[in-house]
Amino acid sequence: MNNPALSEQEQIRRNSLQKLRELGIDPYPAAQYHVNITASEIINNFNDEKNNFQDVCLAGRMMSRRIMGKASFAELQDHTGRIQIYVNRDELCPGEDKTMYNDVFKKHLDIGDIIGVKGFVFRTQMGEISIHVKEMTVLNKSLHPLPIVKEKDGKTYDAFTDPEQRYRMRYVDLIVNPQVKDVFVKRTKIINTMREMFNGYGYFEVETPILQPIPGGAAARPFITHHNSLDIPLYLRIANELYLKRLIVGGFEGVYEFSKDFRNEGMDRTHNPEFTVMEIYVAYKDYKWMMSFTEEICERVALALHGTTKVKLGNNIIDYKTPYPRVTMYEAIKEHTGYDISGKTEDELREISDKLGIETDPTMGKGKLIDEIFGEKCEHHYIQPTFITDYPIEMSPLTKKHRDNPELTERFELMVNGKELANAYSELNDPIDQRERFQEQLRLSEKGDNEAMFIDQDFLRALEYGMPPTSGMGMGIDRLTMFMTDSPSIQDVLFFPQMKPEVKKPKVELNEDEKLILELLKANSPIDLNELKNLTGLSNKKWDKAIKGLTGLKLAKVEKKDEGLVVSIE
RNA sequence: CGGCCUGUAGCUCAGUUGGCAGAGCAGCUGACUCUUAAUCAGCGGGUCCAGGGUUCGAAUCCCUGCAGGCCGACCA
Repeated sequence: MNNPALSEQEQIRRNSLQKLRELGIDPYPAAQYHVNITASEIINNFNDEKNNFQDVCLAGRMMSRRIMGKASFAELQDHTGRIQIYVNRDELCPGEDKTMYNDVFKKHLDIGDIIGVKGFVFRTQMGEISIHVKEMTVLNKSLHPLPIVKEKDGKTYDAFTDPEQRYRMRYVDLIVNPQVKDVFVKRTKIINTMREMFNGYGYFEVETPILQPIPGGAAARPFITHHNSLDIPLYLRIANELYLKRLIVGGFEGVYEFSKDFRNEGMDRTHNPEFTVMEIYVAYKDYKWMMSFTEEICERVALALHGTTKVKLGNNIIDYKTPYPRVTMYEAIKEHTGYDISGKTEDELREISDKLGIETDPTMGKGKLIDEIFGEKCEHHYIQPTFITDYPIEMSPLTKKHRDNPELTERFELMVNGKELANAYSELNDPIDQRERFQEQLRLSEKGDNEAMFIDQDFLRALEYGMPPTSGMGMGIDRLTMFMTDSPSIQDVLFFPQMKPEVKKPKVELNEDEKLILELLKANSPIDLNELKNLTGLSNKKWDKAIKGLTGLKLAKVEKKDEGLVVSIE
């Protein structure tokens, strides 16, 4: 039953599994286990006077165990938290047969196993609320040892911290690092809060295609795939915008979607190839209305999560209390660079960029230059929630022209902690203008801008049927979650962040050197060690590696005898 | 893509000028009927990321590769 691929501890657990079976205990029972309480319900509501919870049944994973002869303590962790259990030999086994305690509990169960207990709640002499166990059921035998994280006086010992292992084995991370679960609970709460708010407004949650023939709605490099029976390329969506606007054309007044989008670009602390975005489109509204709506989302989410609008983020406290300042992009650039860029030509903007020490290249148009100046010199200043409004027309091909200035568009981005959190427009609904803007994108593309948008003819046709004045907004849910949970990395708010493939360790196999030695050994066993070494003609290092490999696999044996070191086949 | 750092027991980490591979927790054996990082006694556990080189001898020095982290570049 020995398997050399298993560690000692894994082997011991498999042996325990076998022992349980021999005792007639199914380590993986099929029957439902009827739980009537959770750990947190007991911890929060146990009352010494009332002496309540006298008949509880709880299941969970054993996270620690302290055995003291005939009595033991252990901690069970369920989905709500941890509670201590007290296991007394003669209570668990009232008769003569003490197997359940002496063998099953003490010997064949391990930290990480899932068990169910029945008993009553009491408070120990040390003051800890605990379950006095009368009956115990094995629900799952764990074969892989869990990292043991211990805590005392708020200090954590032996924490499971290696980021790679945490992300690759999130299940382990979730088991041993309870604060991780909290982030994901908050993530879901964020989405639920938003969904409730939108539904309260009467807006309609929809689903639109992930596989798209033309990836539109944003400037980004897409993933490409292929549909076999249609024999056409399809792209994974980079945004939902164009489909949601088609639905506004179709007559919905407000539509929203929480969607996975995909961008075939770099991965880092803030970017994952697949990420979650909420996009919402509301008819008969403009971007000013959308600013108020966006503020309301942020404030509601902060309150739902923290009970306050003030949220810690790194070294800052972000206050999501409405209203947020509204600053035009030109004002922002003027404030942080001293340059007034209104009415400037492309050449003048390039000159300003040079003076500001910003690198430019000839493919950059006016919009891109302004974007670059803002990104380099302004963006990071906006720590508290701030709306940056009125973006240049060149960088906003889906946005309606500004009602007061045709060089600008009715667009805002919500900046928090120096980063973009949301992006919104008064949506462009003039089909002729839209076609010209797409064609401008095409020109940029020919000039070398590989982010410029494709032309979606069907979307243009939809606009020609007529879309009411509409405001739309997109918000990065991963980023919002990072902000709201004080997580420095996107990997901390995704259950399964994208990782490089795990490399399988090569199987234990004889290499050429080892095979050579074995052949020689078969012909001359036993043989003097130095003689064998000379026969192989291997370097010292290679010899050493190979012979150690063989002895490690118990294929050869080195013995010290009177005449010197002797090698033989084992 | 570039710079810096890391890779040693199931987990967290030491490892001196190159000289038998270490600790705590976890595990195993035993003691212990209210402990809580339980305690006490004893024991086992390693492809030192991989490959190559220098050397009598490498976890340690050199080269190459792999994986990861941080920072930057590119990129929303």
